[in-house]
Amino acid sequence: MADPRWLDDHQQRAWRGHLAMQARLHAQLNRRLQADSGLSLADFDVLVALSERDGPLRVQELADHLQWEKSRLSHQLSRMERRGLVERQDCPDDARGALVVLGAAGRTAIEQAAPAHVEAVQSLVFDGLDAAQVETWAEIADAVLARVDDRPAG
Amino acid sequence: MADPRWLDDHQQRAWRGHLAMQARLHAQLNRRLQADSGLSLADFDVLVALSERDGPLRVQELADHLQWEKSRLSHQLSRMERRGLVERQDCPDDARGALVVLGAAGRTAIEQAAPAHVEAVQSLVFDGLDAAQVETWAEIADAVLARVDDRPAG
DNA sequence: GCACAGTAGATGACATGTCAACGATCACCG
DNA sequence: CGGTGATCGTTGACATGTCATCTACTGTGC
Repeated sequence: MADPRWLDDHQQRAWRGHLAMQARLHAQLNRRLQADSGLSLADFDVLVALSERDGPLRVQELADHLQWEKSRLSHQLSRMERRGLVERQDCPDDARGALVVLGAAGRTAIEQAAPAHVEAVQSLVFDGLDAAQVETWAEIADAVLARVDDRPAG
Repeated sequence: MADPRWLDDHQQRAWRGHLAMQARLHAQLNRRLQADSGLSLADFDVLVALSERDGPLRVQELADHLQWEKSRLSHQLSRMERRGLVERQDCPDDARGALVVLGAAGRTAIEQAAPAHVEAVQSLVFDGLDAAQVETWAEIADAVLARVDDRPAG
């Protein structure tokens, strides 16, 4: 790396802004969700995915949908299973596999937690943005994602 | 929360995009940095802050600058001290306090790691964006940060 | 049937982040 | 001085995330 292309002022401002925003927003949303419903954002994401399907889901499918590594998901499911949020079942088609379903506590928790979480996202994020900014934001995310996904290993 | 304001399609696209982008970008940058130089992004942030000051820094000042909780920073410094990246010193002005300085290994590591990291940010992020998008991105970050900082507790 | 490479998921070790609580010190005020 | 509350930083317990590794099973080719 002889002569790296340093960030110019505009890029610097956007990048630092992004880093600060994402850190503080994530912390804030996580704290609110935790206080409201005892769920973490990770719990929430898993429960939303299971709610959308509303039925048994292969662990691998869930991992693909969430874009999580399988080991991360396995640990998360173990913690959530301990709390009754999800249940694991044997997979009839493939004895190696496992199915995950929403537990009773999980269904209750997600239904109770979702409205306040969405409201928090609205008030912290979108109430401060106009339509054009929202559109550009989506474009930015797509553009960066295309580049990141383009080189999975580096 | 009787009638939450759900996200419309545009907001949904921007929000999911942001979440996916940030997760994958962070993972990718962290992996590269780790592979290149054995540093994590957290290590990197601390070392950058110490480099900019280039001298002893109070723990509290460092925490303020990074916007980290003091306990997080304390743990991080302990791990980094173990590896020789930073050193802790007693604070002459305030016997409660502590000073942190760049260790020899830390200075070497940051100087070696920074160029490749900046290049990675350029190629993964900014090479895919035009000037207007960068400008809007910075506006978005500022707008959201203003709202998040406005309600520290929720 | 059997060997064997590949896949599904779990696990252990470890790095990271959060929260609550602590000991030490400081600043202020009587 | 001496008490009292605030501040500084650390610590321990625990949740989370990553990596490498493991076991059990699959599917294929022979």
